[in-house]
Amino acid sequence: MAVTIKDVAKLANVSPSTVSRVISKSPRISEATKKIVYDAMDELKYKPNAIARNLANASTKTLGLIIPNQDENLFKNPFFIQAMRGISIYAQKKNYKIMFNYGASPEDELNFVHEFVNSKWVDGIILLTAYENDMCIDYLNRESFPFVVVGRPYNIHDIMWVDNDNFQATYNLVNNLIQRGCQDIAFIGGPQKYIFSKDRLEGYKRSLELRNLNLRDKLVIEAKDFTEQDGYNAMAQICSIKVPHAVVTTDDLLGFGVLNYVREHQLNVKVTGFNNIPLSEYQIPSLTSVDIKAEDLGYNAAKLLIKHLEGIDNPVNHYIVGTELIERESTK
Amino acid sequence: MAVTIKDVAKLANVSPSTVSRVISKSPRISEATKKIVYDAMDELKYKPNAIARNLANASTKTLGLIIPNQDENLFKNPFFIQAMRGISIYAQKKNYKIMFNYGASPEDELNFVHEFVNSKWVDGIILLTAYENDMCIDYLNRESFPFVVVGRPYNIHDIMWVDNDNFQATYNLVNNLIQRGCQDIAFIGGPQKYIFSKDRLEGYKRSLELRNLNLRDKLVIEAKDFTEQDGYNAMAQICSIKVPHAVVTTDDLLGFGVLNYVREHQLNVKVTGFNNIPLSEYQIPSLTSVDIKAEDLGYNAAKLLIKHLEGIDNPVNHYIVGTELIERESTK
DNA sequence: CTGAAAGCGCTTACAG
DNA sequence: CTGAAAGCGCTTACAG
Repeated sequence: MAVTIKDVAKLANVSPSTVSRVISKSPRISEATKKIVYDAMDELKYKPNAIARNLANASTKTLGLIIPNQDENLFKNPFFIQAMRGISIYAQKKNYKIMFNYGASPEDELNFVHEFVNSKWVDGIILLTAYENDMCIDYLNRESFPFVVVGRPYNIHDIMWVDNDNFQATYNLVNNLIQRGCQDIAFIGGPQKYIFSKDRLEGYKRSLELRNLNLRDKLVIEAKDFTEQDGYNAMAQICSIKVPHAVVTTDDLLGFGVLNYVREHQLNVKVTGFNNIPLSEYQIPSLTSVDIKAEDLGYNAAKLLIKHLEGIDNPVNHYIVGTELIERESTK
Repeated sequence: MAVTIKDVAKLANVSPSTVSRVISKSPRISEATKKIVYDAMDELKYKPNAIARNLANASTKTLGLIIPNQDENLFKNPFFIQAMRGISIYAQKKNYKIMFNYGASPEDELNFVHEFVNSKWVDGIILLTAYENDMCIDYLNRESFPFVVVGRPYNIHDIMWVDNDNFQATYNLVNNLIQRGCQDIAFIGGPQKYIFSKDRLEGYKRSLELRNLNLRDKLVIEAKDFTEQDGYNAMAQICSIKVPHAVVTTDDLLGFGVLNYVREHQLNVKVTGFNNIPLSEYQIPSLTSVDIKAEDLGYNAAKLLIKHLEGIDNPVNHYIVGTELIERESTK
């Protein structure tokens, strides 16, 4: 049988209450008893039972993590594991634990959220994606259960979130290309149901507008999916109208497809990706990309949530993580 | 205040004991009361408090996962996230939860194991690597705490583990190369402190021996690290003695280095990697590699451990996951 | 500064 | 088949 607070109390000749107070570092305990209790704990190799504490405290010091299951992309794009590491690092600092679940579908994800909340397993939840009309967000809001979203959600009222400034990222990127002499700059974005798709497109548009460059709708394409094939097809479509000086994509896989097209047709076009996945470095030519600092996103998501749980509420309920442009051969 | 078992009991006009028995599907409960209780639960939207159950049951139905923190490799090699997914899938089936922690160092990992065990947070632990003289394994063994290791540990006595058959993987691979006419086959392995390094080397040697092909020690190199640079250097060293027909490496990154050398020097050499990371497909030429089925490894690790926890002990305490040779251009 | 007692929300051996 | 009671290992308001 494991040693409990009672055993320690007996050995130290104090009450269990006192032992408990020593453990939780209650201030009003004399140094003398403190020492006696610590000695007894050492002697018995006493370790508090976390589960019992949880029950008495109505808190688990545990965060729940929902990982959307996106098949292949999950493996090629280290976003999730990087974010998890960031989350883990901050959580460890604050002595929080992390539980996770893969959701095979949005319905699945909702189920896990329900379970986390209902069973009282976790004190707060981290969502690693935000959908349009996100059921998890709706539910958590209704229950007033603490949570944070990685990726700016649609309705940000009273929701904690962390994200990059996607608008600024493409805005700066396009400015950069213009300064290097590009005039016709095409754009291959992702589905507009993702808010980051919209933001990235806006950044692109704004940069062109401010510089009085023509925005040609024909050179702006919304890919159905973030795949090489879609990137390739989009580039073919663009080139059928006009071969641009540069093409900005909002995902590395799209960028890979564009590179394939460029290589096959021996074109001279600058290409950029987004996310800076490890594969980018290995393309021929290596692909210039925007690093979104996934680990920082995770770290700050955990920070925002834990501070909230500890009652230290930030003046702002979100955090913006800067991106970094990684320039490689594809924009040389 | 959340609704508890008492509220349900009151509404259903039974005792809390009865409600509890309904929840845990105790067999000796009449259908009639069962229905009344279920109705009451529905009406009150009652959800069992997992923490209270844990305490009363002295079990959490939770698995602890230790993820070694291997920096860059963690992102380029999706092994861990794939294994985690496999673990998660099986665990979900059996209604187990998963907690994880990154360890920044072996010491760190040991601390997390201590914490998992002492605090009674988890019922069992999954180790995602095995070191020589592994402190975690020693400790868990001493404490007789249930655990499973992904990767065959050194002292397999009474330890549960899952792994590939690394011997067979290289054995078959080398046979394959021989049958395709390769005579001089070089080998670039990893540090011998990893048991899989030894096994892979043995498989290579055995294949050559059985076919009466000379084993030239000069063509066998132990890389210090699994990096491209080490692969490149090893290949340079090999070629200074003799340009082989093929070179077998035990890690894709080593293979990438070899490919770089081969490309630069315009050699005609077949090259193979190991692990089949996504980058392999994108090499020029694409790299033939051994897929180790990381998701299966995770799945079966969870299975072995959970079966053990549920008292269904397997006749064997380990499980071998088959590998798959993914042939690509580099061995054409 | 410290203790006795009640409580957190479940489970289960015992008794009927 | 069901209930009363004790227990899981902590915490904390109350009293001193």
